[in-house]
Amino acid sequence: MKMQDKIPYEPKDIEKKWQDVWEKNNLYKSEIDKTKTKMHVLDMFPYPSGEGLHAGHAKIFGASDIYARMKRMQGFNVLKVQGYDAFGLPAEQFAIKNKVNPKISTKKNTENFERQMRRLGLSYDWSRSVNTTDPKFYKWTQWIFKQLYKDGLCFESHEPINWCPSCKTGLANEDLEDGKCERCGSVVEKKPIRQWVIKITDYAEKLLSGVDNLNWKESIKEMQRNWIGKSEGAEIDFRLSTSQTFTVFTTRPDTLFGCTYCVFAPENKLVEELLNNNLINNGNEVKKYILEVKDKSEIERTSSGKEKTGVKLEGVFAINPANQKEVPVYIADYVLNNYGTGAIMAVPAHDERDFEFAKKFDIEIIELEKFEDKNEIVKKVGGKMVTKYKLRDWVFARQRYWGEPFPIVFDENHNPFVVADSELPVILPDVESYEPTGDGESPLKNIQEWVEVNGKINSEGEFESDENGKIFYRETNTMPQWAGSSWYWLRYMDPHNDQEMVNKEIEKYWGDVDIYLGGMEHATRHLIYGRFWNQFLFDKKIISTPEPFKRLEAVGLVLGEGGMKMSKRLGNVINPDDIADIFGVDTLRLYIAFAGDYHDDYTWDTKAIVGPRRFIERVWNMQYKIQTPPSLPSIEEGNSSPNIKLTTLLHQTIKKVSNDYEKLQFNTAVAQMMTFINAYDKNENIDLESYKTLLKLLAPICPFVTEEIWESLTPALSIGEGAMQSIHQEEWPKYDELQTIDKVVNIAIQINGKLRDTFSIATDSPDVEVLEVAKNREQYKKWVGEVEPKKIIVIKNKIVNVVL
RNA sequence: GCCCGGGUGGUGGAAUGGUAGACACGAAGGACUUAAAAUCCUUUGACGCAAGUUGUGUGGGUUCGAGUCCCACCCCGGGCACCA
Repeated sequence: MKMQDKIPYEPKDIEKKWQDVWEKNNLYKSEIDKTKTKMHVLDMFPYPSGEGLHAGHAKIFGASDIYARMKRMQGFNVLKVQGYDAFGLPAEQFAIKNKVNPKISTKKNTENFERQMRRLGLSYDWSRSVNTTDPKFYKWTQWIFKQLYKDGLCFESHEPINWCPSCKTGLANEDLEDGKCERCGSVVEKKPIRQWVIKITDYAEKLLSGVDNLNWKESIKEMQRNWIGKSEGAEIDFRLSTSQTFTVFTTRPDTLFGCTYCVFAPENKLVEELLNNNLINNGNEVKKYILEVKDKSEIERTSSGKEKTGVKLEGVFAINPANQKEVPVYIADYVLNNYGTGAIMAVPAHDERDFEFAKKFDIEIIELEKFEDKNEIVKKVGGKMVTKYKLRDWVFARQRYWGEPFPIVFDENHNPFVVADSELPVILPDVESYEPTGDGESPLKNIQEWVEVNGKINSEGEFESDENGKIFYRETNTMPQWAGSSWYWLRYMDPHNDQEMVNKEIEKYWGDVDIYLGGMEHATRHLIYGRFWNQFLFDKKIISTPEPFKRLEAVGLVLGEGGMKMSKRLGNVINPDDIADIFGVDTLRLYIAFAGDYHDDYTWDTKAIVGPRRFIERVWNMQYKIQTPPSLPSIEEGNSSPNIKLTTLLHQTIKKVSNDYEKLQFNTAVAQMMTFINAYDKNENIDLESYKTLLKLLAPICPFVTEEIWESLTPALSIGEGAMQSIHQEEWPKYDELQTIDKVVNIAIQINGKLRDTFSIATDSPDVEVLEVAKNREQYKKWVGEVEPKKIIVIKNKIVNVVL
């Protein structure tokens, strides 16, 4: 090719062109194909915020896109869909502030997100996209809740929420500052509100044992185990001097003889009973303490570094069932009512927190010389061995507008009934005002024509509408944002099915998620809830695998320039559109891939983007150095031939890039391609096959520019009507292990562990030969001299260490 | 506080217990140019003219050899159940 034929690299034209061509050719549409192995690549779906996509999204979605593109080229049938987790607080608060129906702002935001993601060349099958706020989707969220309900896994309960008495609204923990309302500064109370609770604890054991078989990072598995928090212990009954009994939970029944006091959680029902019956001499002091504790957070209460607080219940003793000894009874905030039994036997000599407490309150400390046999002592005092979990039941209700309505109605006596399938979806109605009612109920409560519904209970015991039936009242709580995100990926498999949440045969083909990418902040809750629903659906034989996510990859944050978390307030949010405008999408994708390990946080640095851009331009310009016909390196040219070195480097590069992509270590894969180019580009001519290999390796990260060059290399094959030959449909390069081995290696000489010299020698030379060469080196003679070494260690292809 | 991560040049970051700093950004010098940009070449952890010394948060330890393993500590990030 002549110089004047060179076309400069113009990302804007290229990127628009290929985005359209790919979409017209349905390049990323997924269909069941039983001749291929399926590969479900899943991103944690975004909440479509008004700010649009930020750099963190580009990092997560980019990672899975690179992975999915490689997998397609490797012959897998990839399912890759994106959806929107669009219920939730920000849309609602926007609605309250601007009096706009969240449907409208959500639609706008969603469209913007999709435009941005298309522009980034993310290879989603958009025909399968879902939105949790779409009645066609939440019909099935409600349906799953119904199955849980019918299985007895849901119950009503009055659970405390943070209540701001002056704003007259419930607050999220996030909205608190030092126990005060972030907005108005009032002291926040705990107010019990009627809620729906799902018995996730019934699945504690399954959730725990399921962790073992997951191909997840050990640290995240450990976080899941700790969240579930299984502990084996005993429940032992104690009698009070006032004749009531209570049960303590202890993991150390063997220390029962060391128990010198007992502690109740301040909220414990028995304390209330004792107070009501005036059995506590210092009742006022106790009441005062209970009030103080009411507004403390759990973190505050259980922090072991903090000074212990509590109040002795004067006039009340507990009797240790092991030795009938009377011990004092306290209430203290370090005992939680929702863990164990809300009461403990305290053994200060053998428990750190009990020890701190006992020291402060001057309670007897009995050091035990021998421990009892756990089972025997429990049997002797009439207790029983039990298993407890830290995992708590799931408060599954919000007193807000923008969430899925429950498929539940009540009769006039507040007896709940689940609605019949024909009633689904229960549509979220439009309201005048999005503010919660002044008594903490959802705004739905005020829509009489929605709440009141005439109907009857059918033979299944389910509610059916009937104009002539009696009045029922709809549940006005809505579901938390967790609901839709606990099963959305299943819907990707069969998104338009209006008969089932997912067809069994279809679900069987796509099966579990092969790789799930998302933020570390979801390592416990989202993943526990998702696993729970999935296990439940498996038990109901609705789906075919018990665990939803075969492999999980936690992707680190992108921090703003200056190393702070990106936030609107700090003004350091990076919008991918802006970067794409200046440098092009391929450069943006390459920059993000190259900036650091995907699993770690990294700091955005706009200045550093020129590096990736320069790299792409070098690749671009290399197409004008292609030599025809290609010259293949010949073996006869020997070890020192630059062609042999390049061939080795080519095979090393295919190997490293393939392995690194598989592990999502894109930064080192890119570094390897840069190394390859640095060596290759020194030559006057480039051989076509090696260049095409490089383009294929780069294609998952830079889909546009590689496609453009590919087209110019193989013009006859491209853009045919409906039958384009895209680089993204090419076969992934293969390498030959033997060809990856360097012919020559560098050996380091260490004298007493210090590096003194290096030399090169044929790979796999025998130790004696290596040593012989080493001994004749100047540096060796200089540092060793005539001294007889104590020991010489030779590590093949690496090092010679001489110990003097 | 508890659980899970992390700490390496001016910067982002590489390193199956075996030559610390790959790759890139930045910087300095040079080539090309009337000039600038772009591009190319050279240098670039620190100290030192050099030989060399020193260096992966801190202090100990194991080892022929430690960024990597062990112990103690300091600092930073994520999670702690109504942000999701």
